[in-house]
Amino acid sequence: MSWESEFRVILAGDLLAAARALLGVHLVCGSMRARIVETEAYGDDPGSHAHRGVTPRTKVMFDRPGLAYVYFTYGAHWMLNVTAQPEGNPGAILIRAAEPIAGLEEMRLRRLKAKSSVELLNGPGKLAQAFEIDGSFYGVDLLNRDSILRLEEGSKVGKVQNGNRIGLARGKGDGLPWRFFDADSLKFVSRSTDGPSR
DNA sequence: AGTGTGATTATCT
DNA sequence: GATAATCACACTT
Repeated sequence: MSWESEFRVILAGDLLAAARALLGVHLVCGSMRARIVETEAYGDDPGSHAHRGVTPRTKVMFDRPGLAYVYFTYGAHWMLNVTAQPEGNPGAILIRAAEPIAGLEEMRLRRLKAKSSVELLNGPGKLAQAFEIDGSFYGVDLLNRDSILRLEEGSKVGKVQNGNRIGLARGKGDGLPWRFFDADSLKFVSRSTDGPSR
């Protein structure tokens, strides 16, 4: 059984376990490769786009696990999520930050504001910009080796920390500790009000 | 090192 | 018409 098939089973299982399992996994596109170090889980809770049911934007959240859920927000930023939960149940894991491994030159082409390699991918909007991810990636199967953007087996994560999800309005899903990050890669994790002090 | 704010548009009410 | 799973920059301490 391939790693891809096994990972899709993990994504179909417990939502928070899926968010933890994505830590350490590699995100690959062309010559670019990065190791995921921060994720957030969204299911059917008040902070999730799926909370109000199926819409044209959220329909992929109800599709099978392992697909790309990409959306645009704040009039400026694209966000990359990996769908989770079995088909029919809503779920997505937001990829918030990653450690660049290869193709840093290509990432820098679009991340001109990054003053160091740390700033290439340490935030969901930055990561999408570096990988040139936009709406055209909506629904791409990230567990298909022929896809332009895909997930590949990565390295184990030693210690996983968690905290509250970031950027949600009060009473709209804040307070749920559904954010996970690699405690040994804090320097590549996005800045936050809730996260590690630096 | 911390706080505050403008940018800018797809999506839904 | 309001809101947003953010970022970058200005300004204060």
